[in-house]
Amino acid sequence: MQDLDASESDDSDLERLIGYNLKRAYLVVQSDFRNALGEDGFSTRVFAALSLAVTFPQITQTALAAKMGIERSGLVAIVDELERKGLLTRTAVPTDRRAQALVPTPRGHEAYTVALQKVRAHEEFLFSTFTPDERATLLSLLRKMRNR
Amino acid sequence: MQDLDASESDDSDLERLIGYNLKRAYLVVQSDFRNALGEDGFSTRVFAALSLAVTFPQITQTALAAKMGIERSGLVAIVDELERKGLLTRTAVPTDRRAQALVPTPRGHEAYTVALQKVRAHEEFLFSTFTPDERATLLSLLRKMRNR
DNA sequence: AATAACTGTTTACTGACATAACAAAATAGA
DNA sequence: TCTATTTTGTTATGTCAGTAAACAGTTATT
Repeated sequence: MQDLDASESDDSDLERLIGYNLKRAYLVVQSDFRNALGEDGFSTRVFAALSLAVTFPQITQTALAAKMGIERSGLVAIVDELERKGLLTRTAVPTDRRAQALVPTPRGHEAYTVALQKVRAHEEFLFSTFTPDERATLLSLLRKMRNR
Repeated sequence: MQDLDASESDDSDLERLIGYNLKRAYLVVQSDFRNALGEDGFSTRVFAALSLAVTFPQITQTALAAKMGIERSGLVAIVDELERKGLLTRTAVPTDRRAQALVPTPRGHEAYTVALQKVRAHEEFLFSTFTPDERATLLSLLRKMRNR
């Protein structure tokens, strides 16, 4: 029961477009990510936010949104979820009463460590047929794309 | 006014994950695609459907959905749009009265040709800093990912 | 002092899907 | 053949990830 796709090696215009293949590849990763993190796990964007909050403690919401490449308004629900789960807190910034600094709680650090292991295992699984060289090449080409 | 991203070369956990970079790269492509096809242009999925309908004339909706990797129900709106624009027709299949064969109209062929040129120009622009080798490598690595 | 800009937030919207249920039609099994 | 199962296209409903516009409170500019 292979060949779910029926598109294995069809050589259409579409299959020759990088953009289309990128989208399809992204959907594979996205789906496996959810699968790997399980029922009560993080979505990719919540994981990303937690990761950056841990890496850049006291980061402000505006700065975090910029790093993630989303609008500030979109970040609100993400931070709400992390705060509701007790993984970080919005804390006042002494020098700017408008801003909220995001500070991971101890539980947030723990949860992040666990999640990161799962994510790494998921990528390890997903790229198990890739050589280290292939992985590095893919990573650098994707990075290159991101700089417009 | 560069450095919109503020994440140029920050070496966080996140930036080392292929999945995250894939997502960000995908968003860049998606955004430029819309931009390139203009106001009244196709979305990526409608373009994909038209492309496959042109490449595989008389393809059935179920087969097309399978090729695109989406559910049949999701294809309905896409085909509706293409039919409304007069670019293809749902035509009866003599051998199976349940099925609808998708047949591009002459206008559909023209519109596809035009759109394909735009899409190719968009990819050419997007990957203008990539060598032919890099493009081929990226394409084949993405293809490899798609096979689980 | 007045104006402009910025922060986090809410609300409303969009796009791109999935799931479940359905009628009509086709196929398989007894 | 008759029945049961499967398949096709469709609708209705929901979800998820995001944007855009407007807002109050705060800070910066001039």
